[in-house]
Amino acid sequence: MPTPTGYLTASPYFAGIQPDTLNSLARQMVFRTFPANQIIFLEGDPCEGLWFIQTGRVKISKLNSEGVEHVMHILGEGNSFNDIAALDGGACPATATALSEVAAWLLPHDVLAAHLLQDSQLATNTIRLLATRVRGLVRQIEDLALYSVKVRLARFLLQQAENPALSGVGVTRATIAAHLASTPQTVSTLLRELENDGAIQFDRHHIYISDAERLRGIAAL
Amino acid sequence: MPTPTGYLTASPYFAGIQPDTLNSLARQMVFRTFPANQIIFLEGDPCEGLWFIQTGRVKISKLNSEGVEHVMHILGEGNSFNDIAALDGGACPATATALSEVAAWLLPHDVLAAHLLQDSQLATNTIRLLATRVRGLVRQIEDLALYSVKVRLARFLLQQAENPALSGVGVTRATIAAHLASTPQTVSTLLRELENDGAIQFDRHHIYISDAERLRGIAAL
DNA sequence: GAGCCAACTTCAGCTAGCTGAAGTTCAAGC
DNA sequence: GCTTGAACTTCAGCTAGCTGAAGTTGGCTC
Repeated sequence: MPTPTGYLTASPYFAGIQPDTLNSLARQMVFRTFPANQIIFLEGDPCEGLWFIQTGRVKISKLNSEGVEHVMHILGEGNSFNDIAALDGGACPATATALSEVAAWLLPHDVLAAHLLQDSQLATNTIRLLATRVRGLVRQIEDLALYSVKVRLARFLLQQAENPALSGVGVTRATIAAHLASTPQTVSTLLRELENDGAIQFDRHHIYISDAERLRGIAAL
Repeated sequence: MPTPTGYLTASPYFAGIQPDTLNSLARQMVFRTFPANQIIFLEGDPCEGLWFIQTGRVKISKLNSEGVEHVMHILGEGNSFNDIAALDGGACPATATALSEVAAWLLPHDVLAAHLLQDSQLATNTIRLLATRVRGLVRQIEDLALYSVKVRLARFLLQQAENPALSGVGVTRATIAAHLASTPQTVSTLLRELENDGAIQFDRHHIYISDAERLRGIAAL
């Protein structure tokens, strides 16, 4: 059985943490795997703890009362999720689904809570990470409230170029659409437009940014 | 010159904090007033610190590249703002504007940072508050991505009933519209619709919820 | 109490983007 | 190499909600 120590040291949550604290955390973590398309937890479920992805891709999403889905985050190797519920002990704020086969480590809520009280470095890291999370969410709200689907798509493609988790297995047009609060048809049409604008080239499997500067212009960045 | 100690003890940031810590913080805070419509800080400004509202109403908003505004929060007496910049020391993530005459206390960033390292109770409070903030932002994203303007308006009215800061001076149709990512005209039309639905009654100055259950039904809650 | 102005309301016309349908492509299994 | 099905593309038609314009209201100032 592997230990998660390596993955922990790589996570910003545990930067600068004492090795013995890290070992104590690692010993109490639980390893789990999920097949593609399996739900890891549902919105409203009681919180198990903080998850760290070892391999695979996970989407965090919400459904409205009619079953329409909005994808809040697409995560990959090394990312963590469910931090909010893990930190406040409340219900999971969204649903997590495996987009591909997933291997992940769970840090149970009570273990995290106990260490947070004792380790001021861990608390500081957590505050810094939450601040980053808030900035990211504010950016998402800004996008939804103030920019068209075309601009949001351009911004997504620019993010994709920097974050490999945002493309690959399971990230279909439908997933992108659900992330942009749009539809697969509209994403298809707008990709064609961006191609005609000379910003990108694409086929069924890959999207290449052919003119990043132009794409950034369209993205209003 | 008044001291802010009373306002501090009332803020969830400082629940359970030792009185001498509180006094040390209070002594280093700065009192300022702003006339109605004055900008307190702009998005991108370097961070001064954490603000606590003593009296008055403040809006936190973002502008897109064409000058269209989205109101992220409307805050009143006892609320704090600019926590993210105050905690990570980065630039202000949004613009703060006084909607009415405002009296507020500023806790400078470096003072907060120093106390955070020393006081684990303060760090714990901060983490809990940030978790609440994240839940609120996730809810806003859900609203924007998954529900119509009418549903968002109904939800806003239900929040307004519980939070006095969301109504009163400076909270015009235009402000509500900018909070819902819509327009004053549409808000006007939809208020009329909600009235015809029998959920509310309104005039130029007040909105009364006449059937909360029905309004909750429309709000999909 | 007259006049002004910002906020509000209503309406006609327009458009971004959704819906549903039909056709295409391609990877995987047999 | 044939079949199947999921993902993708394209298009015609529709609608929620925006835009601009015109008219109303009511609190302030003098």
